[in-house]
Amino acid sequence: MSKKTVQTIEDIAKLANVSKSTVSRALNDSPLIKEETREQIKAIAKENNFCFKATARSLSLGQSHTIAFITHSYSECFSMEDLFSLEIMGGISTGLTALGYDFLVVHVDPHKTDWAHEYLDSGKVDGFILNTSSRKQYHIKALYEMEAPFIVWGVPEPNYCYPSVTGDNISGGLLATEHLIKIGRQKIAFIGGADYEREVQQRYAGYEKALKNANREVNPLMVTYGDYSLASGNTAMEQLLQQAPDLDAVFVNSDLMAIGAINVIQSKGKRVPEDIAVVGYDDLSIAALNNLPLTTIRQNIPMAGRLLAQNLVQFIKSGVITNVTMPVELVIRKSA
Amino acid sequence: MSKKTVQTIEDIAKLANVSKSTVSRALNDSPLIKEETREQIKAIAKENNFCFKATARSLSLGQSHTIAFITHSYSECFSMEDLFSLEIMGGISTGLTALGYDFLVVHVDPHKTDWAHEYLDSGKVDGFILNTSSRKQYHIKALYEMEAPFIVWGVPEPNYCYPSVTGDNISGGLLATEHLIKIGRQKIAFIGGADYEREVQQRYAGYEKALKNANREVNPLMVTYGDYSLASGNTAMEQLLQQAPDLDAVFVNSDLMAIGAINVIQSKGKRVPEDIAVVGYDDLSIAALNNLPLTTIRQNIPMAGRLLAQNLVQFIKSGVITNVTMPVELVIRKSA
DNA sequence: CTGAAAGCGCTTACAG
DNA sequence: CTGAAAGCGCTTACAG
Repeated sequence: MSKKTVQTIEDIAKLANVSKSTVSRALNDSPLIKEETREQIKAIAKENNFCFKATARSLSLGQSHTIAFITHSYSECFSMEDLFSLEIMGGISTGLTALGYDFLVVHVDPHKTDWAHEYLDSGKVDGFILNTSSRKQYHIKALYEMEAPFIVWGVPEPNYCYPSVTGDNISGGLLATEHLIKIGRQKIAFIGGADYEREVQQRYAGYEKALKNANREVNPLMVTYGDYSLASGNTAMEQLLQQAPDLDAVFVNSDLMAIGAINVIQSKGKRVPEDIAVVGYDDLSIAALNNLPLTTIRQNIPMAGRLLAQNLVQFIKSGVITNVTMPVELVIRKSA
Repeated sequence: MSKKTVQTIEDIAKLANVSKSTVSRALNDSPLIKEETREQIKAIAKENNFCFKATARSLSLGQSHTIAFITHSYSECFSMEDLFSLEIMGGISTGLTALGYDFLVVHVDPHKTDWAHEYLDSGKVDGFILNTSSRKQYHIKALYEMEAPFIVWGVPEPNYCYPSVTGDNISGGLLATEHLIKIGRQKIAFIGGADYEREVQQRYAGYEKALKNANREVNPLMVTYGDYSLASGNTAMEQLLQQAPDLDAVFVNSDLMAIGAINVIQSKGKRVPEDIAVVGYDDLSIAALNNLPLTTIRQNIPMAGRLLAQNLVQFIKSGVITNVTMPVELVIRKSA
């Protein structure tokens, strides 16, 4: 804390020759205060670089104006596997700042939920943003039961009602697969995220639909699942190559898995896209920067972040529950 | 906030038939309280899932127990270019959590410093962690003048005294260059971060020393600078290839620039490492996962993050200023 | 060892 | 339109 002499509302009350009630009201733009006095008080505050004590304000108002972003890293530490989280954090931070909220990042043990009580009951935060996580359903249920304000990135669970933001996964699956069909591929495989995730089921539905539309059938040997990580892309691709050595395309549910898949394909002496075309998902920054730039389904991640911020704050303030589905788009680069 | 009936210290005071002073002391492990009463009170607190209101506590104690991580993204949003920030955030978060501090991420306009007053005077945070940034010197000076508690990742400015954590950049430059010499390279180029950065000057000093030790001279045409970003690695490598077409190795000051450099080299039809060997810096997660796994200088980023957290908190609590230089190590993979 | 009371710096219902 | 006062939930010097 700097050694300024005017630190509190009371200090500036003295300077302005009014009560601190009046200062509080003026600085908070209360319509009760006469325009003139308000301007005068604001001028004094500005001149002295005055700044409310957030902590006193929070105590009095019963809200912290801060939101927690709940995350647990894939490995022990943050790494490239968390690039999606990083990118969405950028959007969330932007959105929150614009609304006057602060952005707390909370690393949790995914198998617990006591962090929710801790952060909410202590008044440290007003709500939570749930990101992609293998334990998302578990977290959602816990937060829902305790009536904690939260919003989630992902398709909402049926029979629950809470705010959410998600991409249009069906269209994503459709666009990716249609593109592969359009460029003449005959044997199109699918590498999903975890098969119990609704997002993944929807992308699969899009994949299936595109094939149906082209009068084709899904070959179960060409369908496999990972967990979005690069390593799981390796594994899945190896499995696929074993089960269906003649495949000539694969639609992969994340850019990271796509990069893993490409590495495996190339290590087997096959070429991308000539022998096997690969379409990723997300359009993380790495997709364009990759050695072989990825054709992928773009999710507008910065906007997703901003919407998560805005809609959670709206929910906290007004109780309005918003579920948004964002459009996705096909970005054609080199891998397909 | 859940609808529990016991929310405050006063609630549990009633249950325990003591005053709230006693409850406060017991829960804070004051030696004043009799063991027996303390245990009893703690039991009741636990049973009722009690949790201090952080906001009241902060107001009373005059400290927030939260630290701000100051960041500004390279582009408008977070992207792969911020991978270093992401990885160090993991360590910081871990360190802070262990100390009972919260982790606020603050995106700032790098050309301003008013965020410092805002966050400090409002009591939102107790201190700042300054990450790599093109405006770091400017930020440091501003924080230093206002006597704000902060710690920085990087070599401390001369004539200032504040806590810091940095890697051993001289050894880094030395190890990288010695390795390139050892594998028989004759014309070893250098791609630095910004040339006004002390880190970069030290890495250059290591580079120069290794060459001197081998009885070689630095060729100024083989030295160029970027800003750590992938794109700047492209540019720098192109320049180098123009100025010194016969170079057979390059020591690059970041993994991201190294990846850019490799892309350029390969696009010119040359091979890595056969024609040109490339050593990166940092050992970000992408170094190992890259299509062509990077030989690089590892900085222990998770530990750096933890030390930043610990030493800043120590400084806040006790005024002790710690400057640590962390060892680096050469990691040999495929690119050199 | 324990309690009553003042204080941290705001907000806001209640008077005027 | 403005002020005095109570209250938000803690901590801690002061008494006992």
